[in-house]
Amino acid sequence: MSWTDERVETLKKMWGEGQSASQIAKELGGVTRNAVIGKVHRLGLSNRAGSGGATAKAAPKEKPAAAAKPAPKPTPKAKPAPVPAVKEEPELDENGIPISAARRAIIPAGQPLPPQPSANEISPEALAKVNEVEKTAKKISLMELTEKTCKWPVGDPATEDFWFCGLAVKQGKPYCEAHVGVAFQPMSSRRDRRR
DNA sequence: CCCTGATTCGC
DNA sequence: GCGAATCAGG
Repeated sequence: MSWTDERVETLKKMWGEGQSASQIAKELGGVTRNAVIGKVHRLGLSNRAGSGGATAKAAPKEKPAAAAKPAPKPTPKAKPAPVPAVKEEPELDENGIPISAARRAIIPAGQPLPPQPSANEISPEALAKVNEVEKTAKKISLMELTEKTCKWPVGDPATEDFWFCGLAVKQGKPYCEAHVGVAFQPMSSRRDRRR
């Protein structure tokens, strides 16, 4: 399979939508996630939303002792201020493609908020886990929610004693592992390996 | 162990 | 340019 115009287009679209490389690869077919990532890099669209602190860390390790590479590792860090102010950069693509970096507004202001586990019939095990998690939760605010933070609300939104879990989400889920467990019970354990 | 993206390097 | 292998992190 080669990177036809169409396939590249799909790649760009999905990547822009925040789809994972593996998902894109699966969609396109005939390529692996590595191929997708490689292409993404070659296209020059590495980072998605320039929000501070996604998964964009690189630690160049010199494993092969072939040639010495004086390649400097500029680690761009723009966070000297203790004030966690979110910067909104327009950020246009050099190719003229306006990156609609408004992916961060994932909060579907509506209903998708999960019900609080009150006296439901959830695995006592899962409940215990959630209880545990809520003690170690990051307790982030609404504005701090990202695609990668658990969006499980805790407490009463009408009071100050309200926050979101904020831990790292499981996979494509909106919640962390623990909360995923209590969020949706009924789910045929999908087991599909595609590789 | 599952996943994610990042980088390297032979092709 | 391509992507498997590898690496690094959650």
